[in-house]
Amino acid sequence: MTSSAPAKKPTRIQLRNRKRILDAALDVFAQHGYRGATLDQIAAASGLSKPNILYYFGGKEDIHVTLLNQLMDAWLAPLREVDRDGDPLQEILRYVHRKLEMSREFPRESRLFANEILQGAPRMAPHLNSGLRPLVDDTADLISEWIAQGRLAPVDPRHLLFSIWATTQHYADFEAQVQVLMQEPSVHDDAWQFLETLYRRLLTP
Amino acid sequence: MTSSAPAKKPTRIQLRNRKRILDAALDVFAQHGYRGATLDQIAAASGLSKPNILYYFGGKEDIHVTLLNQLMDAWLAPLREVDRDGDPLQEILRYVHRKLEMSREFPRESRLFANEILQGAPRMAPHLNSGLRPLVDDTADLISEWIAQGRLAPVDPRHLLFSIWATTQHYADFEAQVQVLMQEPSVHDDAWQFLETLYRRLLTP
DNA sequence: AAATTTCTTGACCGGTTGGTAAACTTGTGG
DNA sequence: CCACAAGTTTACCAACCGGTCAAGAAATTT
Repeated sequence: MTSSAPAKKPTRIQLRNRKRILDAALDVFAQHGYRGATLDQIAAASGLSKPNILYYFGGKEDIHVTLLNQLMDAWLAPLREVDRDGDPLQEILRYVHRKLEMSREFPRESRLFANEILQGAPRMAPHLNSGLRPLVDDTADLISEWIAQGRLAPVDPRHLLFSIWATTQHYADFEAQVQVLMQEPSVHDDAWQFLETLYRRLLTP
Repeated sequence: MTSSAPAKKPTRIQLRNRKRILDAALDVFAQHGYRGATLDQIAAASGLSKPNILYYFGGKEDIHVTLLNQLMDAWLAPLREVDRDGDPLQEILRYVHRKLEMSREFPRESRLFANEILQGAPRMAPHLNSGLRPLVDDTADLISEWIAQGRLAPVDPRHLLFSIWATTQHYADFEAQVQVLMQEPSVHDDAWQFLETLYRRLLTP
């Protein structure tokens, strides 16, 4: 029983404070990584005292894995929504677009994920195996079918997915670098235009 | 005078030990990030005692910035070698290839860099501004010229560079994820084939 | 309003971390 | 071989960190 909830029925205060803590922790973990984050920072950011945080969560790691669990669902959702019966090129472009939008709307989540993977996914390996892998396998099969049907240009499906993740998440994970090199406020719009061209040219049969 | 060298002439022992320390620190920083790394870990990995490490470096941060400085040069070298007088498409494909090879040969450096940028480049912002930015500006101009001459398909030069960095470094930075999804040992070969197709299709006028 | 559960906090603890002081050992030049 | 510098180590410290505890403040129930 490592998980988070006091099992019974969460009161309004519990709901509010747990949400506060997770939001503050997302800030801190995304910015400093797991080891770089401290409970004091999370306490300060959430406006609660440190012992009070430990009243709602079993410990630092418990907060972290709770965030990671929540993240995994949201992260995989766009991939689940790829429609087998839709137009292949449109479906993939839509997936790219959604991933890019998530990179803009949820940069903290993207960086939390990047931090975890960078350090070898020590607290996420099971999730990757049980959640991500089968979904990627299915999607790769689907893309292979589309290619076999001549509806997409032949490319390695897995490397295609890697490139989509890399190019879209880059704008969140490497934001510090992007901002040094691009002062324009239209970064994401330009990025979408670029990525649409990129994948349209790659995948048009 | 924050830097690293005892100014005069480094003895053989100094050279050897400083190299040992930096190599061990690269391991540790790349794996755990700046705050996650400890001097004791670096000491153990380098075979030296902790005070002895502090005899050669001013402190943890000094080791880190020394690594970052060394890294910046090596990291920018492939971009400097893009030849204005070469064939545009070949030059860019060669750049992609070199970056991908660096991702395979120097994954620690890639992850060290990724960690630093992820956390907002707190110890590297000056380097990005003074080293990276002018080089990227020049390269973006060059690519724009090539496009204006009709020798490359029209794309945003900066987003092109972002995508190259993202897709190539992804194989080092997200290796833990890649390995979950690809068991084949030919990951990098397949990646090169994919990326060559990707950028050839994108950039062929 | 009394009783009971839920929530919050200040004080504290053991372990870790970056860094220091000083003594000791090793290398080196005359 | 001696003197002096260069290199190394043992012991230590103050600050920090994750986490505990017991007691008090708020809600909630009866």
